[in-house]
Order: sequence, then structure tokens, then C-alpha cells
Amino acid sequence: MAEKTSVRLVFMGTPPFAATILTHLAAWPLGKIVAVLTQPDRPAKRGHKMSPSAVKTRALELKLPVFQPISLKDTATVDSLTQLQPDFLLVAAYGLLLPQKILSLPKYPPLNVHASLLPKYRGAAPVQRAILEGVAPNACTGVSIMQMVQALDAGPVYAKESLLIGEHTADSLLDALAPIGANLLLKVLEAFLAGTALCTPQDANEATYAAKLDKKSGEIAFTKSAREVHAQIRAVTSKPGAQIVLHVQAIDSTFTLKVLPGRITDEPCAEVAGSVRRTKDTLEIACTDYWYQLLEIKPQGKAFMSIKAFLNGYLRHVPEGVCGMIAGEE
RNA sequence: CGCGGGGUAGAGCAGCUCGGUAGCUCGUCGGGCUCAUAACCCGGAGGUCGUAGGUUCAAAUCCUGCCCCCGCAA
Repeated sequence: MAEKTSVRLVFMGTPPFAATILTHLAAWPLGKIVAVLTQPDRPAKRGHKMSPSAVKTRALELKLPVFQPISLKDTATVDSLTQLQPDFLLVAAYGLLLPQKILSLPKYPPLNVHASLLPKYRGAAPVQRAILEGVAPNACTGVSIMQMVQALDAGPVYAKESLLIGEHTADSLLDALAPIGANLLLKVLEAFLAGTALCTPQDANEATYAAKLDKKSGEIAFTKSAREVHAQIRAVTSKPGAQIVLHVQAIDSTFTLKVLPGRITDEPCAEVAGSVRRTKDTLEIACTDYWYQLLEIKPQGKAFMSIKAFLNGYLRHVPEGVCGMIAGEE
């Protein structure tokens, strides 16, 4: 093999987004991944089972050496990374801040793949925030390759590419952005090797921060337009999950439901926002402008089911028409 | 041993507290009405009640073990 032309890569990442990028890196003919760092296995799911991160699972499949340091500050970790003599340090959603000692290790500047069009949406939840605020039909977000500096997501940008948000949820958008980011990253690496890499500093005045979503943001309020409701549901889907509390006066029952993205109807709505209406086989909620039609929901302790199934079971005795309200509007 | 919810016809549920005829809304099949229908009327098929034991004259229902699913917490 042409080992002498191979550059040494150290990769750091944790969630599926990062695992996808790792896969593309591993297939890059000019580089060799000498170490993969990811978060330690954590007790997760029911019964405290230790669960590896997506990156660890992928790295093992690719037969790459995996390290799971608890901290990057202890000297043992720094030393072992130093011994690897990395040419590039590549990070995607690792989950730990990197100290300057680590940042200055590689021969080339340390690079990060960030799922937004920097300087917009620096921080932990760029994709979710972009969907949440990207209510306009032509709203876009994207992915950026930037140099890592001490300040959070503030380094100069080497490349970025945008993508229409459309009907994406947080999960699907992340899935779509990952391969785009991986290819961008490879282009930047090749530019470095060719000596043609160019960066532009971020305009700090344009910067916005995308704070991680808390559980509160999964509670859907309907006192806004259907488009905004739809955006919020797509933004929180699967992460905290979109939740509503439905009170059905007709049978005096309350349901706590997780909902998947539904459909904005074209029927203007005159009812109070949050009103719930059933038809023969739909369930719709009043927003400030249009009815929002639910398609799939999940009662507590149950699996996701079609709205039809929910109507056939839980709401089988509820007559058609306005039958309840969304509770918990503060 | 982290906490809790659940498993009943192809789907979704009720019935369980207080053991005694397998129920509801759909779907499906056949027939009827109709210019027609996803609408309406009539009729039929389809269930080892997750699983293995226990108690009992009798268990979906009460007791015990096991399997599988879901949420929370991390």
C-alpha cells in the first residue's frame, strides 16, 4: 500500500450523525484513521444496560481503534494522542470541549463539522433550532466545516453547503446533512493537502446560538399558526418528542400523547386555538389559522399507531364534531 | 436487581376491583339498496385472552415464574 502518502486522522464524535461522517472518512483513500474517540458507554434504556455510542459501534465494525476517555484534560490522554502524531483532528458532535493542548496537537488546524450555516446556530441543537425557526416554505439550513478554536463554534469557516428544510424532521435532516458534511470535509482535507485551503472568519454580529432543547419544548401549544405548530413538531420529533395532553369532554377522558408530524389542512379554522375535532376518520386540532390534522400518535405505554386506530379504540364512542381541547396551555 | 405502563379476532380498545355465555369501534367476506359510493341496510367468518405452572366445581379475571413491547430516569 502507499502508506507514505497516507495522512493520519484522529476522529472524535458520538451520535449517528458523527458515525455517518466516520464511515465516509474511513473510505477516503488518502487518509488513515489512527484513532476514534467517543463518549464512554453509558447505562441507558431499561434495566441499566450499558450502551455504546453510534460512533463506537461503527468504529468497531470498521475495525478502527476506539478510545473513550472520560476527560481530555488528563495528561495520559493527551500523551497518547500526541504519540499518534495526527495530521488532522476531525470532530463531529463529540460532546466534550477540547482543551487548547488537544487543539494544537495536529499538524493542520483542527476541524469540526457543524450542522448549520455558521455563524447561525452555533451550539448543541443547530438542526432543531433551524427547523423550529424555519417556518417559511423556502427556509434553508446547512452544514459547515470550520476550524475549532477555544470559543464555541466560533472558528473560521472553510466550507459550507445549504439544504432546503422542507418537510424534514430533526432526525431526517440530520441524516441528510451528514453525508453532505462528510463530502465537504473531504474536500477541505484535500484542499489542505494541495495547499489551497481558504477560510473566512465568522461575522460575530450574525451569530446566533442554538441551545439544546429541553423537555418543555416538546410540549406543543396551538396558540399559533399551523405552520409554526408543524415546525415545532418536526423540530422536536424523536428527541424530546412532541407531546400533547388531550382532554375529550365527550367521554370525560384525558390522554397524554406523543405525536408525529401531521398535516396542515387548507381549511380555515374559526374555533378557539386548541379545540379538538373528530370526523369519521380524522382528528384535527385548531390552530390560530388552519386545522392541523394528526396522523400518528402514541398513547403512554403504547406503540405509535395511526390516528384511525386511535379513533377506533379509545375514541370509538366519541361523536363527530368538536369534542375536546388540548390541555396544558399553561 | 433504577421507576412505572402494557400484551384479549387482521387493527385499536373494553371486560379483571367483586372468578360463571368473548364484548365495542373498524377492517375483511357474502348479500341487498343505489345512476353511483369510501354512504346506508342485512348476514357470516375470524380469538390457545403473551407463555408455563398453581388455586378452584369453574380462570381473560386470583397467585407465582418466564418471554416480548413501551415510557421515564440516565
